[in-house]
Amino acid sequence: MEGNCTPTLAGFTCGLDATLRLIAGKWKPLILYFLAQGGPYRYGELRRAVRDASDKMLIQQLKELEADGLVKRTDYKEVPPRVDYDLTPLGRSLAGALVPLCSWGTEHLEEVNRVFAERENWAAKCR
Amino acid sequence: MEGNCTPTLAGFTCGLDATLRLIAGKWKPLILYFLAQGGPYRYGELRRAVRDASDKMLIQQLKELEADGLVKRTDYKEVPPRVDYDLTPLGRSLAGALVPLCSWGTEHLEEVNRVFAERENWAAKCR
DNA sequence: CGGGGCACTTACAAAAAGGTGCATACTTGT
DNA sequence: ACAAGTATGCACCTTTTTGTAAGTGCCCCG
Repeated sequence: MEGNCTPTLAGFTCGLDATLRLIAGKWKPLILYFLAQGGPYRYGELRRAVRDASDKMLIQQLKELEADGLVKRTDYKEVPPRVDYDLTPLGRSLAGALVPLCSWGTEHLEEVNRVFAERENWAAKCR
Repeated sequence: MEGNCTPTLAGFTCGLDATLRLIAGKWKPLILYFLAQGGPYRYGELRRAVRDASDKMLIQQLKELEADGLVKRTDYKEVPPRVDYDLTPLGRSLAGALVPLCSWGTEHLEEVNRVFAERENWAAKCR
């Protein structure tokens, strides 16, 4: 029996599938991971940290993470708006599962760079 | 300077970013993970395992994984075509980093199911 | 008063991802 | 002889995702 991990995987083929669907979204893992390594952050801080994301994207993903119970948003209802974001316990545990991926990336940075260099020149050849 | 993990992260904000760009693609992590838990698999077997993917998608992702050096394809050049796929050492190590995500998913299946149930009814309300 | 920052929001593109269906060339099973 | 299976390739189209640019209301600063 190949693909099955536990009972009652509603619609998922396995736990990995479930997790992936939850964090699908270009910036979500990055947001979770960033939040994991320092208490709550204000919107602007996140904005500057995940620097390639636009406001629209960042907000959208934050909203989804919040709706999914991974992130907690606190609005201080102050006059110049002040809001911050932090992980919920669930989000924190997920972020923990992300750590190996981060380590893998830093450990294999050279290989990864080579891969991307090749993608580039493959793309270049097509023109 | 907030987001940095090591030196020389070419274009990435951190190792996680690098890893994510490598495995971006709806089926890639699943393919890697599946290959990781049993020797090489023939195309047809993968096809049946990752059951929601179409031929087109599966092939596309396999090619990318191969080009990126994560998967090794062996074509036996036989008459009814016979081909199989296996992980390279690099791919195998990446698959290892995926394990915690899978475990997280199975351990928090209930929460995840609840999340998806809510997404459903949110979607329903919009109509 | 003008400019800038805050935390968003909205309308509108553009791009990426995914799906469908048909075709190949050959073999084995019925 | 005909259907089915094998591992893809290709064209076309729809859906989903991501990005861009501008705008909002309010305040503080010089």
